[in-house]
Amino acid sequence: MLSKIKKEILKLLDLKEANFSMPPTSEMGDICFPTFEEAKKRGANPGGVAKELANNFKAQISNFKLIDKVESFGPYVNFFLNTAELSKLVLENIDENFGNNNIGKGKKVLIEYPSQNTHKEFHIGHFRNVCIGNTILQVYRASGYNITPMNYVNDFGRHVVKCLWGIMNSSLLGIQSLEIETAENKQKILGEIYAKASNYLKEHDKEYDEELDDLQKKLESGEEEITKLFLETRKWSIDGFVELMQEMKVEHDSIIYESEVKAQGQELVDELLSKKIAEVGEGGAIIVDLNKYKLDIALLRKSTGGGVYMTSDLALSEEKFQRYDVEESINITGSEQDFYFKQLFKVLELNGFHKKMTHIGYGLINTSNGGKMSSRAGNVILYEDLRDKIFEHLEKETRSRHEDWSEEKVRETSYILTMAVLKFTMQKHEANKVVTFDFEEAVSFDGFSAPYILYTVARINSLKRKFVQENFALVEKDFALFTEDEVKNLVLKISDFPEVVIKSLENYNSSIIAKYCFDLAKIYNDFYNKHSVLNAENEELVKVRLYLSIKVFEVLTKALGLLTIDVVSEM
RNA sequence: GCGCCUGUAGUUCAACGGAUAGAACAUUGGUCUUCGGAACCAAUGACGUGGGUUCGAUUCCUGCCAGGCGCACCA
Repeated sequence: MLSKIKKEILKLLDLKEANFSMPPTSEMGDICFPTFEEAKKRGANPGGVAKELANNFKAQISNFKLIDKVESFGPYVNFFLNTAELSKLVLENIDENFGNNNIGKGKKVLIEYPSQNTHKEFHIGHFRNVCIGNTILQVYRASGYNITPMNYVNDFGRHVVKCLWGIMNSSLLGIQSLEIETAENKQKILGEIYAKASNYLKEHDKEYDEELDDLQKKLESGEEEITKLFLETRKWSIDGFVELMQEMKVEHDSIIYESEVKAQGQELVDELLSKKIAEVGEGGAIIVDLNKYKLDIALLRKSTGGGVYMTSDLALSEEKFQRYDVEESINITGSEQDFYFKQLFKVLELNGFHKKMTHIGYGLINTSNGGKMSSRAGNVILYEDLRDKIFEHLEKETRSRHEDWSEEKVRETSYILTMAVLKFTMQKHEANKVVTFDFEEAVSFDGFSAPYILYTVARINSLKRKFVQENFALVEKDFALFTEDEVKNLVLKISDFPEVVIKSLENYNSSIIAKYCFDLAKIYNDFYNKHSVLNAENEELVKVRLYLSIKVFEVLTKALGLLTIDVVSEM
């Protein structure tokens, strides 16, 4: 959108390429051109160059309606745009494809997330993973990529053994077996059992190691009784996850279980051994010495012959590209695995596997009171608990504001708001930052929050309802009526959207979108507060302001959609 | 000890190597006989520290200090 303007300006300045930016305040202009580079080329001082360029431009300004005024400010050439012309240019180009681009046209990419473990709890750290993954997925789609979401579920390993042990020894953990059988949410209770068992085993250092080893062997060899328990509980987890994923709007095209790729991984380890890439290390484990690459030692197989995470991940990496025929694989995990993935990618590379693989690590979520979440400290925040708590809070709030609403409507609205609050909270910050989660802040509806943005959308919706007119899209709009600075700010912000999407894509950063939604809503509220839409001086002005409002509505809805956040029509 | 990440306002977070370092919360004071007050406006207040590169550094390099994470049989 603005790139059109920039091109025109460059042409008039007789320059090939340059970076534009925004002046610090709108009194200084709407877009600006810094002359540092141009001055360097010419061997002149930037201030002089700016003056010269500004003067050249002024001479031609009359045949360029978009620009009202040009001024040089020190080393900058600042342009003041014409609000009416700008509005027409920007707003008339907004359709359902606004914000999309073709960067990824014809490219196939796989995105793997959240790759949780069965038999474990689903906490808000996992939820952060889902939110980031969801947004990256949407941003890739908006950029023309053919993107395949995939989930790798780890249903194999020590965590499963610990959980099964916990079920078999539930009395030690203070859990009644009846409690397990009758539990409504079986996926959740499995997580609780795992957490309790894990703690108990940690407290009784090594005391039960043999017992666990034995259990693991039985499980791996397919012993009947334990396998039955395993399959039953695995189903509990998986069914629970399926429900959660639907609720979060994750649409996995496929799920790969670790148990599916385990054997293939063991074969790869053998292959690496025979190629002398891997070797037998201390105690008989199979390792790859990566010290040459400053990546320490990677463990591929336990001395017992059992697989570890990397055993299966080697196979999974190849499987992804074979099964889905993609050219890039993106994987999202906690940043504590950053080092691990560097090792994995290096081992794959040494084995002659040169596909593009990207790992995105996101920071932990700390709690505001006790620091790091840990099941031992008992301060793990489960996704489902938080969701219910926020819902309860919002339901109460919504009901008190709309006494005439039906229970169903209250619940529906509160539910959409709940998901919006959750998703927005998780994406306020850059992914790689460790964030501190604060419940009070999450449910506070002021400022940089989802309700603030959804409220803006609901307000515009209310305007639309009151101004019923058929074929409004076809009504002639008189953009010349747009003169206010607030309108200009709003239109400029709208015009940023395509660039915001690209920036988010390039940086795998969903927080940029969240920030954009807030900024746009804030600027709209400013406009709304100063200039009445429905009570404007004349009907023409009503129409054109309403048109602007609807465009804001459309862009906000689209941007929120990238965060997989739905809007409400009333709240 | 080594590696990666992070140090910005009282707090939580922003800022392609460029102009006066932006928001939100909190605090203080205002707007409005409300097109939906879950709104708007204003004030207060910050670049961990020492060097270096540069016309110019919060941003790049580097020393130190502080915090987080990770360093082979856990995932």
